[in-house]
Amino acid sequence: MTTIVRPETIRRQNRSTVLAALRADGQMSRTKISQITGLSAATVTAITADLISANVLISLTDADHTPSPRGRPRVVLGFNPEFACIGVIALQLNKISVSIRDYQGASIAEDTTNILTRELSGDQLLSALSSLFEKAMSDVTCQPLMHIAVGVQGTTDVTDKELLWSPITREMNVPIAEHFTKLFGVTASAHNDCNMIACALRYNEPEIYHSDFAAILLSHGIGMGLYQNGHLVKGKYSSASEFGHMVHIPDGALCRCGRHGCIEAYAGDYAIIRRATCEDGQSSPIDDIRYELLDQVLQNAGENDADALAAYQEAGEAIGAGLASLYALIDPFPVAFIGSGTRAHTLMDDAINKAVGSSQFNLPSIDTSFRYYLEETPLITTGCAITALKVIDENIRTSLLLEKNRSLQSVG
Amino acid sequence: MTTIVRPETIRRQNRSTVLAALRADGQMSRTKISQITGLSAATVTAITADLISANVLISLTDADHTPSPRGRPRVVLGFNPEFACIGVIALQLNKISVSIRDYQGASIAEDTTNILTRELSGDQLLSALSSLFEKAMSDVTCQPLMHIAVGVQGTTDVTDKELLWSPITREMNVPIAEHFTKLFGVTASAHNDCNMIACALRYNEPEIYHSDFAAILLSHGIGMGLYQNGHLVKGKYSSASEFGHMVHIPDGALCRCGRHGCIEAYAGDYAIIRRATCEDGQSSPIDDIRYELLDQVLQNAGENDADALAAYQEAGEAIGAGLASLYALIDPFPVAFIGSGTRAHTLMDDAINKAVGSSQFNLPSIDTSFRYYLEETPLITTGCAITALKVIDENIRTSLLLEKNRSLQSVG
DNA sequence: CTATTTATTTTGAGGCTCGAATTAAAGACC
DNA sequence: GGTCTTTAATTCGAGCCTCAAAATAAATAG
Repeated sequence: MTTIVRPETIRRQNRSTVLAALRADGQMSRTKISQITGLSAATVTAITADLISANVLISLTDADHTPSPRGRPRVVLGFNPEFACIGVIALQLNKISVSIRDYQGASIAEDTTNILTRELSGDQLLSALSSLFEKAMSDVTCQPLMHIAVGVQGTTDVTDKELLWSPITREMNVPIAEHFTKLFGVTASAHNDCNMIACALRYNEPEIYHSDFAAILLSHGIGMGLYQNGHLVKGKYSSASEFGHMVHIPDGALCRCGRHGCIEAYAGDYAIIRRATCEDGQSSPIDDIRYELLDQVLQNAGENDADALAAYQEAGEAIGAGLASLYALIDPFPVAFIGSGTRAHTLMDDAINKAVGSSQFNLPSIDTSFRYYLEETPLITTGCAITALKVIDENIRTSLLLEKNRSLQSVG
Repeated sequence: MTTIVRPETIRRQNRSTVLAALRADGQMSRTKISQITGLSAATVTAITADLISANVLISLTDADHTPSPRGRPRVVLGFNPEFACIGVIALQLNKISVSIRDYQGASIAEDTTNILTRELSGDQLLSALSSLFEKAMSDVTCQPLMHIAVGVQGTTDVTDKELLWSPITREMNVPIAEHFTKLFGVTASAHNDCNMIACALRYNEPEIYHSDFAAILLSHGIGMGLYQNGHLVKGKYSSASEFGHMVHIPDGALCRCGRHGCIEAYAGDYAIIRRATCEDGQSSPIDDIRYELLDQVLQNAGENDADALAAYQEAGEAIGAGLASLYALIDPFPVAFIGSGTRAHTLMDDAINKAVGSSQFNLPSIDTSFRYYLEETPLITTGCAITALKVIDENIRTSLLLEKNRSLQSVG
């Protein structure tokens, strides 16, 4: 059954529309908000007045002056940077990055540390996260902290609270959100890193990545963030969209997850090293990142070493076959490849393209382009920031009504 | 940007909620509608009054009398069977089934014919469809025809208008909806048969098949209808969710689609026959259904014939690997297998279960049960009927406002 | 025949958006 | 400098919609 609609639901929904429009562009005049959302000028005035009196939005005086040579100058509205700040944490294998941002999304404080994450217990890992975070927060005084978003390699639960499984730790079911909520008294959330990358790409380049696309992370493991129909694909129970664990070769090479024949068991860094060094596909995957080995494989491939080339070819075939299956399921879409694995993309492109093959139909103008992004960490951080800001925007949507009533009471 | 909401949008939305609630149960008192939807009694009165004056709903006097021993008896409302009728067509290989239903969904007229569909041109196929349909319609006089829904093996476009590709005809891009709209002056739609099966299962057994499940058709080809998050999964361009054409064995057996290694090339009827008769996996798939051959294979398997058993085992492995990949993408879900292929399910179950393997996580209470349904045609027909009725319900949602204004004008 | 019970309908208050009219705040022009 | 023009934003009244509370309807119980 669909949710029913009440008169006050209208305002909530339209407030949300206004905030989303602003979040996409950063700042806008009331008139432009009206044009973009389709709401009447009168309604935009009412909604923005609410938001301004709640300190969410402010008039930006330092706006551009060129556009309209005559008439009353437009007043550009934007998010009040002092309304809130958010915490953003990227948790990767042996590396933790923290960033504090204001409500406009600008960075206030940052810090990064290297630590052997797989050596830590779940509690130790959480402590490491929160102490680095606390250190960064010590620089911040003026804005109240409102949300903490953690992007992490691995699978989180569908409610974005818990790390169910991750290659960066031996521990399962690490209660990330609960830990931060207890410690700092604000809501927190844990997200799959690739989902955050996809979110960031959509924010940075909406003209390319909008309703249907995938972000595939090529690093020690293989991850994917998938947008379908304008929405991030999550599972019923977990963050899911585990592209790397789709079956490539039944009973094939041993995967880090313990099963056999996963795409990752051919395309992950460890798999490429394993294949290039002629190890048996059934030998145990190495847990730690061995950049020097991978660099060696890449260099060998450049010198036409047969095993190194075969390793990349087989990796490409695995990725290509996985994409072909996905294309069968939900039609072709553009793909962004992210991470250190993209350094070798020219060695895999042919195999990927061959495996993807041609679609059954001659549909017009399907974008199946591939693009490459070397650095994943800034994308994870941006994605977490956008996600955290939207959590706050969402809270404003539902709660502002109460604030308004309260102020009315105090006035009346 | 999300769509904005206006006051009249509320009524539309809530009207839709009421119609959906009624469509699920068939009939209900106003009080029960209020309970189920959460709308107040006053609002339900207003909305149902609109719908009754528009002849969409009627009071059903013949309702059950037991429930409330005292008090004013409830008035049960239901769809007015004479408000409209719909056309439903199931188009399968060499078989066309037509059914006319009233607005309650009850069958008024039916007909079925066998015809060699692959021998027909696109135009001939359309003529065959519409002449059988016209014959069935000749029995109907009292209700106006409002929509025709066609369920068809193959891929349709995402707007449900056109048959892009189908195993039942050599023609591509057959404009089914356009043909019927021209001929009968009503809207029409074309849907993938497995999507209709999934829709029917969801209608018939909502307690099992609700937000996340799949219907997999095992017949000459392998198709799937997939619900995720309560919505039917479609592609960006096509009806998609082509489970049968996910890659099972890269460069493997030849598929009907011309590519190699698809799941269907191992699990479709033709593939099972091919394997059981020891033909090369690269030999051309047979186009027509050969029941006698398939019966023979099934019988041989029962007598422990090694090739027949291997054929079913490999089919099970293909289906299982596909499911494992899907489970990696969107978490495990219950599956309904439909069609003649289910006769052999005991021969495939072990292989399917082994290939699916165990999930990475110990998530509580995930329903991954398999259920079997031999007959697909009644499910396709039911699904089309529900779909067509919902098209009408949707039209009512958006258009009733106009009617009301008109009557107000004539009154005032 | 009256009291009780349950189902609907009616009524009035309050929220929301919108179009039209109004006010605000510039530059253009003489 | 004082109007005219232009564009932005606000105010106001009309029209929808939902809801809670009160009123009405239609049975059974006693």
